[in-house]
Amino acid sequence: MKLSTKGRYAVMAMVDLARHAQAKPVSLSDIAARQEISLSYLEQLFARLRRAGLVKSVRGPGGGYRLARGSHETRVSEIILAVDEPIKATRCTEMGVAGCRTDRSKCLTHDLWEELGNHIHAFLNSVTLRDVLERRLATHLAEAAALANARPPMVAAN
Amino acid sequence: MKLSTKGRYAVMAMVDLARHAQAKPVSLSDIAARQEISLSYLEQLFARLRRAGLVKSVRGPGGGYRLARGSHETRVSEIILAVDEPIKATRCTEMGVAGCRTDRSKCLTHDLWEELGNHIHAFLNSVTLRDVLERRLATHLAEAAALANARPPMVAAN
DNA sequence: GAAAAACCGACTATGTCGCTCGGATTTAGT
DNA sequence: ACTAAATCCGAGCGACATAGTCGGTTTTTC
Repeated sequence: MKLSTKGRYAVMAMVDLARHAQAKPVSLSDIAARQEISLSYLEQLFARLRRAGLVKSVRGPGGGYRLARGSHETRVSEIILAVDEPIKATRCTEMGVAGCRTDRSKCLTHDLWEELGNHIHAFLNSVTLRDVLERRLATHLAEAAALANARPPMVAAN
Repeated sequence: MKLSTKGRYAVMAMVDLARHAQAKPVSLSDIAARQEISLSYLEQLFARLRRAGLVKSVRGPGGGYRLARGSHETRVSEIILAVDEPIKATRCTEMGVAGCRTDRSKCLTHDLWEELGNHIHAFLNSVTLRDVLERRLATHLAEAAALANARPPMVAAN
């Protein structure tokens, strides 16, 4: 799961789209103006979102985009996976699982990254567009706080 | 909290260092050979780790690096924060907190990213080098699984 | 004095990001 | 039928981070 501003822009745009969903589709120029993102860049992002089946387009004047599913059925993880390049191959995946398993001393951190990836994906998969719109993040906040306190000394984390 | 291969390399090297800690310090050429990372690149990473106070150096032949603290007192989050550039400024931080707070429609996703950042940091801060060495990630695994199942339909996540 | 190591700084190749530009296609309104 | 609004599409570009390389210097042990 890659995390870049690209994914962030896509989520911002999708939240905007969900927020302004009416009978008429929402045009990218409206989103561009509201979110201060370049129109051409948005076009590129929405091309990917459309190919991923997250939005549907309506061409011609008065056209624009609509969510393919309801805002409570569209998960943030899907948006990010749709726009970001597939995750840069780690040394592990280059060597294949076999290479990682056979020589464990070279890849002691494998489990750690896998765990972190699962963690991030689980978090983003648990949040829908509707959650973001309605700011329903309290439960996640509580969970994160609990985790942070699991081991005491929160050493100088800058 | 930025996540790149740079941080991964640093953690790999630090785990290797912790694993091979003896009376004598560990030389970077040994780590470079074992982990298949370029020596010069390792030097750059360890310069930062030293400045961050995570390792101590011994110069001259037979020299090398030692952990500044014990492996159970060195957290993965510290390593990553030491080597990665400060996180790329988001639009939010550019505008300052005020800009984000005053016009909320532009920044509906602010809480989401903040939450995610907390989440990642909390996870990496809960793991020490010793945990990685001894593969003590079971508890984290359980937590991640619980989160993933919090909301039912794990939609096509590629 | 030789050699092993940490230190240091400059340079480079590659790739991604965020974006621009110039179009083409489709379609609603007149 | 014409115009304009919108999606679609591909090429290219400047800036930046990554993952190095290279060539040295300093320190210290033998």
